[in-house]
Amino acid sequence: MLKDSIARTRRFHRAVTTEAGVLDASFLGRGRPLGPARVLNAIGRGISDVAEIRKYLRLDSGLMSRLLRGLEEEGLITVETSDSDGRRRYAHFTEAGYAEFAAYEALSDKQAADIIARHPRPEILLEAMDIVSTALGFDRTVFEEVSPLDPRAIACLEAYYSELAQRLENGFDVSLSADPEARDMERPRGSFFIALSDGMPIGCVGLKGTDKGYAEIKRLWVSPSARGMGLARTMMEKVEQAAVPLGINLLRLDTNSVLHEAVAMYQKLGWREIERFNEDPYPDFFFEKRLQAEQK
Amino acid sequence: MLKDSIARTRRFHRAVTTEAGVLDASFLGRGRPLGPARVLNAIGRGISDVAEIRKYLRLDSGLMSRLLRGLEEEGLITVETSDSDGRRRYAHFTEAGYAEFAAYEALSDKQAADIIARHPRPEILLEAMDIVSTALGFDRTVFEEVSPLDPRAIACLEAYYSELAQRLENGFDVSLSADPEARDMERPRGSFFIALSDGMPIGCVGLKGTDKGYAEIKRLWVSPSARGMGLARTMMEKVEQAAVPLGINLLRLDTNSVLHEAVAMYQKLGWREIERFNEDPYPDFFFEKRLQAEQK
DNA sequence: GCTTATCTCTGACTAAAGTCAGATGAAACT
DNA sequence: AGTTTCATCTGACTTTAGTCAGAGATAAGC
Repeated sequence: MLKDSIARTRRFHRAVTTEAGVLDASFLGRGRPLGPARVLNAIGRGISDVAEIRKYLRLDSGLMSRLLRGLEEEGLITVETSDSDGRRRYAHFTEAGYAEFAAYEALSDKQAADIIARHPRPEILLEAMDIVSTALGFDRTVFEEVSPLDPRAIACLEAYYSELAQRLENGFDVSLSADPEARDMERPRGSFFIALSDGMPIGCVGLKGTDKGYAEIKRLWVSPSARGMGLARTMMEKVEQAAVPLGINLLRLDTNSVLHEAVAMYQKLGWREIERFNEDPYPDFFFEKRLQAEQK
Repeated sequence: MLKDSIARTRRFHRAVTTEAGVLDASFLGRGRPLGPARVLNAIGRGISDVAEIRKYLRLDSGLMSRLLRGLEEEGLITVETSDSDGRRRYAHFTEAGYAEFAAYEALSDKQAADIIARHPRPEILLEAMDIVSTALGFDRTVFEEVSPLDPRAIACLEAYYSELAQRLENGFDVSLSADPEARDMERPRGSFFIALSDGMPIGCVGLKGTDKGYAEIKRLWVSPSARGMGLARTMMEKVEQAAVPLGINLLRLDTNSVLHEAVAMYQKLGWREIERFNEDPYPDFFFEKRLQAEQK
């Protein structure tokens, strides 16, 4: 079993590094050496602080300096000294720089599109790639507190709704459920978190403030590609921690018994089953948890 | 949708190329530059013809020559001229070379094991990596005619049996079914094919000769990670083509209606439903196909 | 105000990778 | 036999990547 998993992983590595030849093509496809192409890419990704670029690309300061000079001479970037700190410098695209970066982006996009186009059933492949990306970058998962109206939050919520619609016996229609007002899930009344893996939203959870002496956990969702990695647990901890400074010391949530994994997790995390506390048609399982000031 | 699939694919690329830094570590982990390490690896993978190595690694002849000299001086390889063609040369490991290659292998294995170990549910990740590897290397899928007793054939057959056991209502027990004798699926009576993707068996199919005026297609199986790519169809064509030179012009097969995809495919490929022609307890659906000498 | 730390830049390197034009010897073709 | 083609090898390059020491300017700490 272990032997087999090593062979499979190494086969995967061979597959993606063979394919990485194609990836290199997108970096080298414009007749520029790898070094300057990488710097251009870093700037295009929004990193303009030279020290940051250097750290991101792990480049020596001397090499970095020369690469910047080269790009400047090509007329692709301008480098200027920071106002607040005369030692630091910032790189920005010129018009030509933007165009050049866009050309690299187009190459990368084309290459990605080609891979997808070759596959007779792209959805299978995309799902698998998501699982791999999320797994490989899992320690780099970032949590961000955002408004529930943030487009990335909305993407999560839509996935959540459509999944509920599939799993609940009677389907799911948001308008019939008590859709929390956005402002109930924003400071100071509540809070809303998304989990991002390399920029892609892979999970969300909301803390909905009420005037009834408790707050509710709502909209806990983890992308299928990220399941089984304990993300839901982390998000629950995150949101419980966020509740304390808001002066909340009692949490409630409702769920449906169809969602076994969720029910099992709540119990494991110290939630206590209680009586129905709302008239929402979808949930049939209700939980409560008292928060100590000293949360871990 | 298309837009999204590009973003997801590019995220995947970033994830694996970040991870490829780790991969490089296995190539560079023994204090040898990338060039010679790659050559050593190519030889270890069984490529000894110098021209082949050169093609595989896309190296200039001059550079190649120097890399070989370097490895020779290190005492890791010997290079000798071919007996049959005095221009060609072949590289082989010395004792020390084998040991050095094994050390690289150990590094790669360790790295693969680390990736798996980090994941809380490796089977999910492995399955996803298989799908990606198979998809990326699909045009390099190789078909090989082997004995059904070949270990790779047996691996396929075992997967096939365990899947039948899961999908058939009454389970599946090979001993109750008419398990074809190996020699019925070997030349000259029949034939057996496996599909290999980068060395990993991802599908099989058998042609079982009988003395009843027809041959049977048996054991058609495609790995879950390779489904949806039309591999079953290719394998059917393969085995039908193989039947003609064996003097077979009538093919039969049995299957179970639970396996909808298979049934649909047989119909699409011109198979005609017929009456039950055996007493096997598992199948409930029977097909026949007449072969023309002029198969496409 | 002095010292120390930080950031960038320059010059002088080295190592590695890759290119190119023959030279050499062997096979294949006519 | 003579010509062409082929695979490898050698020498003489260039380009790219990376390293290191120190200079110059600025910021932060005491």
